[in-house]
Amino acid sequence: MSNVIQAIRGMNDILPDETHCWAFFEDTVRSWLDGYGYRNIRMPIVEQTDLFIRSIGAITDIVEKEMYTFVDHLNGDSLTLRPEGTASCVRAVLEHNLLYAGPQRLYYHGPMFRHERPQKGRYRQFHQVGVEALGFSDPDIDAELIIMCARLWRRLGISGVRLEIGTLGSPESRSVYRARLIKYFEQFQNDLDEDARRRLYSNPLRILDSKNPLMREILAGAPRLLDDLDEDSLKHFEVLQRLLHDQGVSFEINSRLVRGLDYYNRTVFEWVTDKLGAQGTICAGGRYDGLIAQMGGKSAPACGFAMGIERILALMDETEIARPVVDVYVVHQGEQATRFAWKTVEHFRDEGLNAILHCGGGSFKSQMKKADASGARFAVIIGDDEAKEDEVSIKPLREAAEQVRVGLEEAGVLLKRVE
RNA sequence: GUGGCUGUAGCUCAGUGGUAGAGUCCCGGAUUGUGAUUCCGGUUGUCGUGGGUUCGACCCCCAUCAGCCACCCCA
Repeated sequence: MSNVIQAIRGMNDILPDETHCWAFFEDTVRSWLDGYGYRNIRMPIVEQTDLFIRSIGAITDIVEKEMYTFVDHLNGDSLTLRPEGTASCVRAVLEHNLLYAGPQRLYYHGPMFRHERPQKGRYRQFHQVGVEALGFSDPDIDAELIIMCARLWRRLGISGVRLEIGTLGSPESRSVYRARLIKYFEQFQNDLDEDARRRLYSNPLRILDSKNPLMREILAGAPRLLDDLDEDSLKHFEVLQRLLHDQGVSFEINSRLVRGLDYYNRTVFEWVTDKLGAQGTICAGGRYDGLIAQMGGKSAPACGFAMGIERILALMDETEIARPVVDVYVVHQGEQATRFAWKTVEHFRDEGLNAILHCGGGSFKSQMKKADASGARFAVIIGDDEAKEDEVSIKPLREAAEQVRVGLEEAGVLLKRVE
């Protein structure tokens, strides 16, 4: 083993025994998004580093210490493996003037990269499905995005996730609030813990998220953004709540919900579970009305979210997901038999059956073991006896039934799945 | 990035300062054309990697890599 090269830390192989779960998830997600009229967009995995600095924010953890940034030595450009998808998506939309045709409902999926210390549910290469609605200003689209998630959880068979929503207000009310918050915390300079002091002027809203029990009293008395929201943001938030309520989607208001990326305003939300330890957020997003203009486009509102595929699959661990069916495993022995076996197995595939031809020789006994291990419904046995008569023997492997010997055409019919 | 726990056959795990086991899996056999059960036999390994202490270490010490947990942060 010492000589074997290992995968990069925090970057995982997804092995054949688990890929069927990914395929089920991807198929389910695609049809779910089709059902809401969202269209797929695919962006490169690498972008100019500035794209992320400008969109996510220079003082965020992601930009400060988690990006895979490197110099393209062929031309000196600073490039970065994308740590999230929204920035790339907005870039693509602006670059190709997609909003010229009106608002866009878009989605993408694929790997994202963040240089964090790996843990279960948190990897350096992880996968997200991102959904973005660009050009929509009203809370109805916020509600649509949230409500559609609830449907996805049902389709995936996930239970025990709860919804938290909050609002950050407008950039103006947020900065007023920010100032108020700093002023409040400044009174307790000496009681603040190290983290809080560090964040007091850089990101005071984050202090509200502190899990330090010693801070609890100070936090309890802190001013709430909800209390001095601007009127439009308040109304936006109220309409969202009414729409969620109308559709029977229950939620909790979390006034301390703070997203880690700078571009959010107004609505923010998280779907969380307590089954995954510290990595409890499976899906999160919000509104980012200022980002498009900030990226150099004509000002347009937008709202979106991303879900972490690894975390969602971890939640589905107990769910039985069907593996691809192998209908037939063809065993054969003898020169004539082998030639007939090739003809047989290709015929089965013409008939739409999934068929494995035994390769590598060996006794019938060992071939039958492989047939069983393959999970095939039937073994088709071909010896020179059968080949001489253009016939095959069919042995059911998953139920107690007699082995039968029939002609090739009839075999194709017998082996068809009844679904 | 900080702190803690862990690292022995493909997998799940025992083990002792004197150069390693079990179950499972895999391979072969039990009237040489038939799986999954049963029985018999067989291979499993630089005991994560690199140093050090020791007459000698898988077991002690250090470093390093990887995984897990918490923090930080986030999907």
